[in-house]
Amino acid sequence: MPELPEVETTRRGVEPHVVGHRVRALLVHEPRLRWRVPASLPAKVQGATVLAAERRAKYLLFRLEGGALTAPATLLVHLGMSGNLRVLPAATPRLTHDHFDLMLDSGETLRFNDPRRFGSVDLWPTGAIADWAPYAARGPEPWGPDFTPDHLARPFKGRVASIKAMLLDQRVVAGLGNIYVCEALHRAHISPFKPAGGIAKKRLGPLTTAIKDVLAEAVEVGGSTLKDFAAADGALGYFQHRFRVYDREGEPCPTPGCKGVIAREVQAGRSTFFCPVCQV
DNA sequence: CCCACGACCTGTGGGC
DNA sequence: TGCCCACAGGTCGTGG
Repeated sequence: MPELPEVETTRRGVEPHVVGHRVRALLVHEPRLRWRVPASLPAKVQGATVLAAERRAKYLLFRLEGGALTAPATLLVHLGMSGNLRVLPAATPRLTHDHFDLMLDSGETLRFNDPRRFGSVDLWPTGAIADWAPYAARGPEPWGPDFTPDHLARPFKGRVASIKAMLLDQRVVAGLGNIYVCEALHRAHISPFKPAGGIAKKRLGPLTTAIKDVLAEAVEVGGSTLKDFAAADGALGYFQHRFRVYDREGEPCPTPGCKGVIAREVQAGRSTFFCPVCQV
């Protein structure tokens, strides 16, 4: 998936096309996703107006009101590992793995495609959104006021799990995935294998800064360089953003003055890229 | 409670 | 050229 920057890029891309528009229909072509698309969904959102397109962690939240809805509701979309959401003319021919179309009164459609089916879509009452379990369990947004060194220190305290595993835990901080954890730890010169509880407190400031910076820079260039990530308007070619360590095994470490070579190791089943010399 | 690991899916790229 | 295996951005449930 798309980690936070890709989700945010998608949000910014679709927002002007959906906000203020009415839902003409929701067409579900292939309901099998991480969780089966509820059969009741199309009838519920019919005729509703999209008030806002927001993001929380790696979820996209479309605020809906009116139409068949008896109370304001939120359409929650997760892109999983391979999902993408694009705005297209309604008549655009469908492709394999197109799961649903949110048809709008503008003549455009918001189309969800997801080959690996790890994505999801669900509807929940806006007023009770805190009760929606996956949403409630998310940690602070990395750019929000709650994301401080102290907020990392609390969950890290006494933990023997690796710093990498802790940062991938969405309850600790929302939005990081495998790529940006590797990038942030390299910037902060912290070994991904270090037990979270053993990291000196004074290093948490630089770590939070590294996390914010890495994500912000990725959003600036439009959501990194994922091979099959396409912007909401279909524009391709996000290759201007170069990762410093991710997928760079064998290359020289980009840290100024460092003579290390980027290594790859499997950690908890996922590839970790790091510099064995300057990350300690 | 904590932690590691397998499961869920399909597509693709590299090695032979 | 073609086949097969390893691996890919994320959760979530389990079993120790």
